[in-house]
Amino acid sequence: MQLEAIIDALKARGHRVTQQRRAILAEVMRTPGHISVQDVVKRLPKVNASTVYRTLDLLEDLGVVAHAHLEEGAEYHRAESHDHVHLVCARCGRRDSLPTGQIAPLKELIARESGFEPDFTHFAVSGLCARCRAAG
Amino acid sequence: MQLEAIIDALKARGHRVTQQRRAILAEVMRTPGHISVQDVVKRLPKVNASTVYRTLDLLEDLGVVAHAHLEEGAEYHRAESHDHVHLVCARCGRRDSLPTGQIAPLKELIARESGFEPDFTHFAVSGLCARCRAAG
DNA sequence: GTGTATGCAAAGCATTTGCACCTCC
DNA sequence: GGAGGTGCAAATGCTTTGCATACAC
Repeated sequence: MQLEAIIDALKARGHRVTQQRRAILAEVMRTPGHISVQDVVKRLPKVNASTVYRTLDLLEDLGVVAHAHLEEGAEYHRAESHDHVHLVCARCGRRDSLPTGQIAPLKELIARESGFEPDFTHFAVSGLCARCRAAG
Repeated sequence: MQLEAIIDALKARGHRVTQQRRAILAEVMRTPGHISVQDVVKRLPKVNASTVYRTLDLLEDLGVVAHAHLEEGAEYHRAESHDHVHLVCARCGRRDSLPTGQIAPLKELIARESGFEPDFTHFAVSGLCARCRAAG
């Protein structure tokens, strides 16, 4: 969804489009990866922290942004860039990502076998990166 | 590892075996699933919270317990019961588990495609449980 | 104008830390 | 007896909340 479309959606639902909401929204949308609440607070010193919390909650309710759980806690991202699995190295902390397309067949297999339809994007996946694996 | 073996391991590394450590250890070991720090604090009212934090850190360093990330935050479990994936329904919150064996093919696929060796036990896996999926 | 959103300050929690005292070895 | 562990209280940091004010519509 484009920024203007989101703003229209806000209006359509009776929400107001304030400078703070524009700023927070723009910040999340321009971030390629993930951004924590505290990151937003730091990048927008003029916006109060409680406004950041309230706005991200609102945007998540609207389906515009989503959060994922990484080792350090929750981080937000554009809802539409929700199509990759986050890999975090347990040893060195290196982060990598994997398009969900590459594991789609297995997702379906798991759904068929267990009845549970997994979404591997909401929680990160821990493990060992290639480098640490090679290092033993 | 059995309780007595763990106590020996503590002693072997020069750590002391106190009543508090015995109590905290017993609490985690007797818990079939996961237990949060706050759960331990509530179940052992005579042990100070800071001792619980310090002891769980120590036991994790020793490899006796491990923590996993669920929607609500970190939870501890016996290190040896580390062989199942935690499934959490994003809609109803229902928890289920899956032996790691059932997703071994996924682990291998990811390792092959990305070089990253995933451990699906450290973070939960979100998704839709069979019931919520049926409900649409 | 009016009702929603924001800022501010305070409260609420979980977690960490410093230090005096205790206790396990 | 002495190092290591614990309890306590305070500090820290993140998040939430209540309320008066500001401002989008």
